[in-house]
Amino acid sequence: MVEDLAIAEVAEKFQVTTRTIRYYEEIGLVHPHRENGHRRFSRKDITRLSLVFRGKKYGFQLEEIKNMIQLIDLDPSGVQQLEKTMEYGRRKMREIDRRLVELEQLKTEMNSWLQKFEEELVKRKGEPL
Amino acid sequence: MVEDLAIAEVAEKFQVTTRTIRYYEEIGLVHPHRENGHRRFSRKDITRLSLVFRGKKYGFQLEEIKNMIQLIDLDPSGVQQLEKTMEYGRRKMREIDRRLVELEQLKTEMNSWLQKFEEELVKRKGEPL
DNA sequence: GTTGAACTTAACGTTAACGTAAATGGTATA
DNA sequence: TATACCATTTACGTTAACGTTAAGTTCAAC
Repeated sequence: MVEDLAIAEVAEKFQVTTRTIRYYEEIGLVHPHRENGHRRFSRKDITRLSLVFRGKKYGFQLEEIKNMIQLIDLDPSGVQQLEKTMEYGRRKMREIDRRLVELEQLKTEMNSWLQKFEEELVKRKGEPL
Repeated sequence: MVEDLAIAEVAEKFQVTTRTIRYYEEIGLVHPHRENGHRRFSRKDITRLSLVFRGKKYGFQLEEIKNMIQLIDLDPSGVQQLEKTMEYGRRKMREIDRRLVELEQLKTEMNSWLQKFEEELVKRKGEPL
């Protein structure tokens, strides 16, 4: 396909090096096909990579991301499989919730530091040398 | 001081190995004093370590944490120093805000996946084999 | 058809944050 | 004081996620 992308274009698109993309293939995150030995990335491949990079941004490890992606790939043929899939999803959700709470705590804490510093600053500016 | 803690106690307290604590001293995150060559951790040391572990929980790197801790240590003697300190603090805050936004996006996204799966599940359960 | 950029695989190097092992010394208790 | 346990430093090992050659192949342009 002429609309498929070469590795350099993919790297450019996601603002990473080609090495990163090759590595992602190495560990099975994408499976671009070859044309005369050169990798070509279809629209589907690009979508997968988007998911990978989004996952990374959220601080998940590649191995985790691999699992999550497989969930999406899965056309879960049975109800049982589907329920396992959902259970995993729910666990992830809880994890995200925990992270959110912790980050909010950190924010509060840093805010109070900043305020203390601010007060210090005002005090000192008011004082003569 | 008799109320100071030995390394094993500190490790126990924070649920890590003694190696971790020694490492943190190695890279300058704490400076316990010695008694007959053995490390002893004062209350201040413990407080510092608390900050370190909290930082870790929030996903910061030790090097970052080192910087942040130094901000707290600093009794910023001049207004200039104080302003630099605050500027750093504000940058950190913005970073945290960004992380919060991203995490919330992820949450939304995962929620919609989960819902899709849920619908699938209901549909299949309604159908006969 | 030759050059030069972009591609390939293979393999070794790097950083963070510890794990683990060896050799040695201090401490508590019977 | 002998035993057992805890501590010390030194130093090499480990994992993740790439970086960095090296040596060769293919494409695009002239």
